[in-house]
Amino acid sequence: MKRPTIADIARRAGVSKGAVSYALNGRPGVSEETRARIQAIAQEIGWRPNVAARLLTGAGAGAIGLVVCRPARFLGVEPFFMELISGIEDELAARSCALMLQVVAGHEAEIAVHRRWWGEGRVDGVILVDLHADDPRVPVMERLGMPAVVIGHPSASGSLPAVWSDEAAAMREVIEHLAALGHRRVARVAGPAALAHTAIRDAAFTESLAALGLEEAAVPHTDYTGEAGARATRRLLSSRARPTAIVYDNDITALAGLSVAREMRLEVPADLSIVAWDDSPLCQVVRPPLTALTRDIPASGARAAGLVLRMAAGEEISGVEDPAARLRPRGSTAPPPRTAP
Amino acid sequence: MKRPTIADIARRAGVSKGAVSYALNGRPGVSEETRARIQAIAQEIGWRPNVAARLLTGAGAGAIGLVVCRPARFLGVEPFFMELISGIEDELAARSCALMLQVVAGHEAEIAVHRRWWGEGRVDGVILVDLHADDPRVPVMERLGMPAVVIGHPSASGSLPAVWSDEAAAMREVIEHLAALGHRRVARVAGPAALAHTAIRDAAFTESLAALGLEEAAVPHTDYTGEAGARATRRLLSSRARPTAIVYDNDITALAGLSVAREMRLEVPADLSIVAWDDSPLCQVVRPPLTALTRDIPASGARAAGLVLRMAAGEEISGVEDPAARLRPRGSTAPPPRTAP
DNA sequence: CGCGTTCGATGAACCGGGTAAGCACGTGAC
DNA sequence: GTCACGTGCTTACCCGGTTCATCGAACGCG
Repeated sequence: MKRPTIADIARRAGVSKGAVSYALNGRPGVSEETRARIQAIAQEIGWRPNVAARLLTGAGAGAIGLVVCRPARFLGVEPFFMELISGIEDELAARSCALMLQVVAGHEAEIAVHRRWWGEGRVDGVILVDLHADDPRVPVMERLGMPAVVIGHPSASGSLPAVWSDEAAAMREVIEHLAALGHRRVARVAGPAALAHTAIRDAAFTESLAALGLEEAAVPHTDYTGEAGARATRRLLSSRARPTAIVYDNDITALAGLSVAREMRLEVPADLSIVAWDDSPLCQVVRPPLTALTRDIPASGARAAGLVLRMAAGEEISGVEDPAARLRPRGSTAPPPRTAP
Repeated sequence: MKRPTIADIARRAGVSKGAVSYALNGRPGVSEETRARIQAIAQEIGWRPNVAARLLTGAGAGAIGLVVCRPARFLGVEPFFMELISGIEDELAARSCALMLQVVAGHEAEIAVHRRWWGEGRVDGVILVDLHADDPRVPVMERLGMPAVVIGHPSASGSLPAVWSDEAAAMREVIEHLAALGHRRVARVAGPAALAHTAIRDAAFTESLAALGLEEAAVPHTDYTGEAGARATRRLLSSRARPTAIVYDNDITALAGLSVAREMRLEVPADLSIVAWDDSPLCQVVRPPLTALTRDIPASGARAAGLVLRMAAGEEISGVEDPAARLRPRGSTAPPPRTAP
């Protein structure tokens, strides 16, 4: 049950190991006839190059890494990651590259994983997600000289190339949509304040409100969970100056918000409009279907994976801007009630 | 920026490579003093054993594989996989083992991936999920002599060890719950018919109905998507003999069913009771919260990962039965309407 | 015919660790 | 004084694939 090696092939073909290597790698140095014979034997005995041996001689690891740093129980409901992963896979599969995945609890643990992977030669590079302001991972990557691509805004990625989309523009589109419907009091239920893109959206939200002359509004931050989203929504809807529209940072908090509205006997969209940031099948399955910001997450993942590989190959890489998320209006947004509360 | 090797350590410590190897692996052959000195140097220059070199000498790959074979766009909304993965990680992280993940489109592609991984020595073993009846992957694993653990019922796993739970018992619990509430016409919206566990649930469903003297009911199969779940629900609720309760095979179809009921002006749970198979934050975030079958998916993943590692170490392994899923009654189940439709 | 060139193939070194065998030295017993 | 035995370390080779220097044979050409 031992795996066949090139030595086995060489013996059967009556040539040297070197000749087999040349033949199987399509390099000159053997006659076409010998090459064909060797390839036939390799095929027959089911030979595969041993990655370890290949890696030892200086080739890449043939794998890139992704460390996900959110608590496990929040991960499941976030379609984002699975979509991202499937996009990365698409790109990697084409080059028969592998993805190493690890779920950790915090930044220190994540950095330890990167150090280990890089030190052990397990990965050729990594993709970083969920960047914080002054993210400690960035300088570590820079110091290690480890190929790394950030999915997130370049303002937080230091010298690392970033794959990003214009979140401020997307936010503007949302607020303009709501303003056009007649809303004047718009609130926002945000993600964790520590995330760089939360801060960007926060700023864009405030600016957009000001630009359109809407009222300033509270922006409670959550940990992206349904419970937190429900709590934030309940508080917003109980306040004296109740908003007529709420923009959520992800689909699960938006869903929770929808439920809370129903609990409080508010009709969506008649009494309250709801917008979810990431679109997903969830948004379409509930009633009313949620107006959401759609973006092609798998495409971003694929792009990032491609960049990492090119970076690992020694190319000089600069970031890529993806198209901004686009608003997909559905049943959860409508003009505010006549008698504003 | 080159990674340090034991040769570097040996040079700095003024000893041979062999001594360094002994010292760092805690094997006898060096004095405690030398060992301490060598370990200090290794620590200082940030040495890590190169996996490739280690692998070459016959050690394991230090990684196990998981191939997921569902279309990417359905994956995101299935909390199941992320929970499973995080459970696997828990077990692997303790042994600083890695997880290789690949998403593929079909069984042939999956088998090709396993062949490649095994042939290249990339993984020590794999975990198989979503078994079909007469699954083609099982004989391949057996033939390759590749350590593999199945998450699913042993009836489909051939000679491979399985991590499974008693789905029939869980189904009985659901039906008994509904029967106790007074339901007589219970339907079921199932997953793909090809999956082994769908067949098991189908059979258990029919048997449980018969055992409790309930009416026979239709069991439409879906691909686990919200759209399919909505379609199936719409048909069930439009039929002459409308069911007063529906059991769904996953949370996303259950959610879709809830929305359809609302569309058709049926109150949940007053007019229709709903049970979801897998519990997830989704079930708790909607109104009414969904009665669901809870099981500890991360624990199953961890158990499977542990078995694979022990199998890879040469141990003789037999399967493990997890506790059956338990019913968690919430607001979506209640007695049927007095005037049964 | 002799010489240089090209082709096809070989042998050996190399990558970074692991490990069996061997060797020098010190200790203790007789 | 010698022999046996540990201890502590070195030497050398292994793993499987890549690569470079080399080499013999065939070939072309003057």
